[in-house]
Amino acid sequence: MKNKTKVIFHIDLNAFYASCQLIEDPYLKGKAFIVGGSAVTKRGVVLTASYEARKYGIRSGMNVKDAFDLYPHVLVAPTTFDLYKKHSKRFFDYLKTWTPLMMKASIDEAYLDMTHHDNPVEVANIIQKTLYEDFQLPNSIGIAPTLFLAKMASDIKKPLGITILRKRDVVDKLFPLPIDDLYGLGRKTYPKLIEEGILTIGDFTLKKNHEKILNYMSEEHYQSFLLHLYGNSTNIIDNEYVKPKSISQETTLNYDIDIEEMIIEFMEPLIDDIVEKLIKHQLFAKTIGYKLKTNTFKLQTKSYTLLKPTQDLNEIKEAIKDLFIKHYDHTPIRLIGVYVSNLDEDHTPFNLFTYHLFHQHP
DNA sequence: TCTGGGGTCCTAGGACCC
DNA sequence: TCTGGGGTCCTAGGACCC
Repeated sequence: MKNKTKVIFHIDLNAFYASCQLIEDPYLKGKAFIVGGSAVTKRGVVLTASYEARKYGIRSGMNVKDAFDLYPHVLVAPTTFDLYKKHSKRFFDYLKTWTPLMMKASIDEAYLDMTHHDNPVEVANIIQKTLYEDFQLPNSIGIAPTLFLAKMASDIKKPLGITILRKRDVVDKLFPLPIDDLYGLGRKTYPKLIEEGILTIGDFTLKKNHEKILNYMSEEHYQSFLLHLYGNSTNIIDNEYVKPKSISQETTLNYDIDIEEMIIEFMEPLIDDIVEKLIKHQLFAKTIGYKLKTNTFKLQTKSYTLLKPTQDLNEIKEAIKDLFIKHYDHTPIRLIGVYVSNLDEDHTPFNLFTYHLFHQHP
């Protein structure tokens, strides 16, 4: 029996933070503005740029100062994460009215399994129009047989595009794209491939380039890219709630510090937030750790695995403090982060006592 | 180009067990 | 007593994503 080809949507909200700020403040309509950083100090990075700002070459990830150099009149909207979370929730709630087979990919992206709808293209049009007109959230939609291809498809026409990508379209529609458009290939690897003359996704698949590519990634990694590209990757969407695998909080300081007690003080509220989230998700952490970014941008991570998972604030604070005091060498620090991983729903320790409770012999 | 915050996944080496 | 292979867990770090 042949498996029915799946119909997967990838829905991406365009310039999402900017869209949210526009809803709050209609004055920004039609203006070149950015979200992120500060207009006063011109420090920090651009999180999102409005489409008008993009016309001047302003892009997310750019320094705020560079954005001002490109267009001195650019406006700076505040960063209000609670607002983005609110609109994100409305977005996901709306998508769930179409199918329970919805998966969050990030704050502003989702995958939907629409295999069982009679006319997916018509549905895509309705979803796009509703999100744009009723929710004021411009978006682009990719429709394909797998998650990977749907993701690649939604990127082809932005904003407000709908792109259908069948397996048989891959060579025509994906192969001519520049190599850095390949999802999963980042800023460390693609410049090396370009140096080798591998300029497009099509070049990446050529047999004659295989050996060269293996200098920059493993054979398994390469094969998994090919599997994805030819539409042969798996595509399972079970439900919308995905348990986090790790929780972290970090903060960049206003100035570098090298005083042990001060660093510990900065860690405290971060740990408070993490424990709050653990409780919200009903999770218990087995591994705890911290991350430091030094004044020279070097990262240091230390972690410790507890004997049994915990949700207890004081236990986590003590463990992180001990770990930190044991390792810290008084290098000046610009960023402090704390994280928990190895998360577990069940905190019952496995020991001989519980073992005997459940395995009693006559 | 003076550079945020939240995640996921992968790898490599060492400890430890059978 | 020495050797070794396979499996799992832990730690540190790195690539990548939005």
